[in-house]
Amino acid sequence: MPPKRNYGQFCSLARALDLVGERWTLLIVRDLLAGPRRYKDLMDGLPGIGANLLAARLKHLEETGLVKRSNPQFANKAYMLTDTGRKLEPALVALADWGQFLLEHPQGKDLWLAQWNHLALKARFKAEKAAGLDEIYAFQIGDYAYYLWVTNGKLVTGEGRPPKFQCLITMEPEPFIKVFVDGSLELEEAMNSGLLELEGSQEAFQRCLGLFTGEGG
Amino acid sequence: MPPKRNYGQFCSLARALDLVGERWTLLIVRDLLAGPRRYKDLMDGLPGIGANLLAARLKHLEETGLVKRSNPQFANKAYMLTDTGRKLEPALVALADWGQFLLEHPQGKDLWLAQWNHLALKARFKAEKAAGLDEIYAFQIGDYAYYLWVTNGKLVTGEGRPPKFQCLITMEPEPFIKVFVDGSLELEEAMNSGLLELEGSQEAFQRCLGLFTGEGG
DNA sequence: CGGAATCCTCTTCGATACTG
DNA sequence: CAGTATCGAAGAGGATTCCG
Repeated sequence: MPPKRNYGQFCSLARALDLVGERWTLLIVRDLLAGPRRYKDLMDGLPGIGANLLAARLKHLEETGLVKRSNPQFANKAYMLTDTGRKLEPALVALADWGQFLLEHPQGKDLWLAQWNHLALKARFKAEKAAGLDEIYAFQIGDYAYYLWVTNGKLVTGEGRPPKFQCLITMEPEPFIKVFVDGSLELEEAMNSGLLELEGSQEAFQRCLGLFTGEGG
Repeated sequence: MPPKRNYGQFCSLARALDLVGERWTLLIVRDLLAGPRRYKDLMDGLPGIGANLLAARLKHLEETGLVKRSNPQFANKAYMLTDTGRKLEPALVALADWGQFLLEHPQGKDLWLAQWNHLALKARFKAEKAAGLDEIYAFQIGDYAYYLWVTNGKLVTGEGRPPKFQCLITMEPEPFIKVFVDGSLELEEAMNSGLLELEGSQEAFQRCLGLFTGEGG
């Protein structure tokens, strides 16, 4: 094994990039921030990575203590972040926040996964609008379920269906993208045509929308 | 010119990394956050980059609107960040903050430049301790002068000697590293032995130190 | 079938040499 | 000083194969 390439600078940014600055690495962390993932799950969300590279990255992340394998007692073995790895979230949110202006409207043929909303929504979350709120908003986008829990002016997100919620939004990915991502479909229209199914409190849904810049999600 | 490699994902983090995720790019941005820099300055602060790569990165950053060349009317032509580029600062600070645990004490033979303090100090700044303060702390580390301006609970940094200041710390890089970076020399001892020269208010200097985690800088 | 190791080709990097 | 040119070395990407 060749001596890993590094910047040789006594600077915490350079050190951080020595660890997670290689191609794909931060995207792997992004996907693991949404929850534990198996090798195959990661492959599916990272088209083009190549099996060897993903394996190498995971091994490196494991060796450096950012990723661990879930306890075999649980269902399928999977990769998940350690506490150290999870602490990267603010940095990823900051980068995602910066990168929002690069999301041009015509989506082209890029991949889009509902699980990326965890990061995208944290980047767009307006904490000052959440004061005093304590609500849970559930989403079902295609077969991917997640929820937003707003409490203490903070946004916590999770996967799956929460035990209780103020409202539940059910949509297929295509209309979701059109309404909340590229804005090519009006929210009103989606609701009228049944592409957006809302269960629970209409007012909670409106409050949810208000927590993010333009629209919500 | 081959079509630039990109992740092909509709995700603002992936888009951000398409732009600034390549090797060296964020370190170039870091150095430009401290102030305008000429080609040579950047080369000196990025040992190992190779002239062609630096040229390629700068060209790319210029094309994508993160970097511009300073107006020729000023002294030497230099590279500097655009507004878009400067907005990367919070993301770099967040990454640098995360990376602090990687700064082991024995510094080895890594490069260290005083200008990296701009980022390092922003990463370590404790905003809650700055409430009500409005002070300027000047530093002269070797031949590099910079200052910290704490106002409105925020930390603003700049290069050069500020027109006024509450205190001025003068040190050579080696003792500075020992005292403030790797902790191998006690602050008291440095002051007593004249390695740290303090001009102005001793109390202001103590307040300055209090604004950062362990020690100050 | 999920999780990799292997092979091979292509691109990028890094170091040095060279030019305006 | 500010880059361009060149070339060997390292890394990335894709397919295939192996292992459990």
